[in-house]
Amino acid sequence: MRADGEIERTAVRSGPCARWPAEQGETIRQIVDRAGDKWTVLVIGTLQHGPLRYTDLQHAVTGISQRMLTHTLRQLQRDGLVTRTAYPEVPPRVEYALTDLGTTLLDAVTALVDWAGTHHDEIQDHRARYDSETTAR
Amino acid sequence: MRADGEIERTAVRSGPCARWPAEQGETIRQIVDRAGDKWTVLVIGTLQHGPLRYTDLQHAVTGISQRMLTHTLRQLQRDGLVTRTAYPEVPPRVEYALTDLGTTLLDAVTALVDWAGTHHDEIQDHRARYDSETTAR
DNA sequence: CTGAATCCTTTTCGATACTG
DNA sequence: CAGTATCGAAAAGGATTCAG
Repeated sequence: MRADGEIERTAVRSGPCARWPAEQGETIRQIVDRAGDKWTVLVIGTLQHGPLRYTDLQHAVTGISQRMLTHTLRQLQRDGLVTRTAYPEVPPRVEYALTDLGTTLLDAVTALVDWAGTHHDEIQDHRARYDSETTAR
Repeated sequence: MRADGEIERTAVRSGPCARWPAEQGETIRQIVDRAGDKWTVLVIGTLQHGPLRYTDLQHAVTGISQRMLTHTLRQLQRDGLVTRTAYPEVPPRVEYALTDLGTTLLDAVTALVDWAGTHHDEIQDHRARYDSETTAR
């Protein structure tokens, strides 16, 4: 391989992985990151059953803070994954719903969750063995 | 943090998404988080072409630090997604390779990356519109 | 070469308080 | 009801140094 005493320090910021996502690299990474985000997954997972209003979402997604719910919804809205509909009523009412695009993302994410569920035991087993090998002895 | 000693545990049973993470919840979330992790995705993506040694990985995954490469590899190894093979040679040589389990995860993640690639333009469009609507002020 | 350990900066996120 | 604004704790992550 490299026997020529020359070290390529280039390391240009051509993107973390030149041979994989390649093309639109940066944006792809952002999207994948978002798809793997805890709150994103839980929010769109909750919305799959139909539109919900802000407070209902907050109650359904146990443990989420107002700050994170708002932030997550803004991101999803910006990417066109959910819609925000405000009704000009006396007690304010705002409903969030998955878009078609959001639904397709949900499918992909669900596949990942299913994978996790399928191999849950196997992974737990590996972890237990790894931990016992490194901790004990 | 809370002095009242009551910390919300993932008691999802009462929410509308009872059919989702629910059961093994905690572990599932960890696994999905890992699958969405930037470095995890890049590392297993790089390993799909075959085993690589530490330094080669570091060069292939442009921008990763030693600290993160080591950390990521340990996690993957612990979960049984990659194997670590050390050869007792004078210049130490260590090779990392995807396991069968790791390959199946790669498939799921690749699906996600493909989704991102497919809808890249659409998302960019949504973002641009959203940003212009909020910037206009 | 393959890491482990340390330091230190950046980012993330929960808690809290306030508004239309 | 549906948020926004701010603060501090905590985690993530990069750079650097040392070791087997």
